[in-house]
Amino acid sequence: MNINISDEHCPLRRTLEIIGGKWTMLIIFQINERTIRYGELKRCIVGISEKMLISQLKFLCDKGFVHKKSFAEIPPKVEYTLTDIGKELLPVINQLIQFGLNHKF
Amino acid sequence: MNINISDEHCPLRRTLEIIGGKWTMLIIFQINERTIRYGELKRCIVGISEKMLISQLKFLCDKGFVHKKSFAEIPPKVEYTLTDIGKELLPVINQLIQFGLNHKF
DNA sequence: CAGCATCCATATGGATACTG
DNA sequence: CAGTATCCATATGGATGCTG
Repeated sequence: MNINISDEHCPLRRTLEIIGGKWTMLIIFQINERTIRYGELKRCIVGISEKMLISQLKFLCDKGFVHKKSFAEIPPKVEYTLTDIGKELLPVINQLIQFGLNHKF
Repeated sequence: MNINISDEHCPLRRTLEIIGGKWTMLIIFQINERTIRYGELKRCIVGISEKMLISQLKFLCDKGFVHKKSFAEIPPKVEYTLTDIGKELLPVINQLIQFGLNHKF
């Protein structure tokens, strides 16, 4: 593979910008194939602050990896799902997990 | 795959700590299968500062992904190579590149 | 040549209180 | 319930100068 690392917009750097974040991959992996509400998501990802969860979700929505559906109800209800592109990240994440399982670093 | 995201030391979080950095994967990919000197490495990875390159190399050596060989010469000469574990990251990186190539996000 | 030390700007991210 | 807003601590990272 002949990739020019110098280029700030090379595919590797662009992908790393997505997966590099501390939380994005955890969020994607947690949503996975299901539909999940904001509150449950927050409970699942122990350690994340509200600010981070919201901002990362917004980031992922903007990038087209996550789809957000709001219901006009009181109390509010918001559901998150992965888009088709988002789902394509799942095998990548699984490879990362596999690597982590194989090595004690 | 049944991974507990809550655990700070789950395989996914651990792997993300490695690849999450802005530079680590670029360095690994740049070293690749060859032996490369510090200076050339620095020239290859446009945009990285000396401080970052040194600290990230140290990090990767500590983690066992990179091997460093210093020569007792004047002027100094230091060669970096990937360890076997480090080389196992190459397919992961290639998948990241592939993902970047496939999607315009 | 390789790499350390220092200073400093900015980014990241946590805690808390508040709102529709 | 699902966010926003604000304040603040720390981490990240760049520039520069120096050294064996």
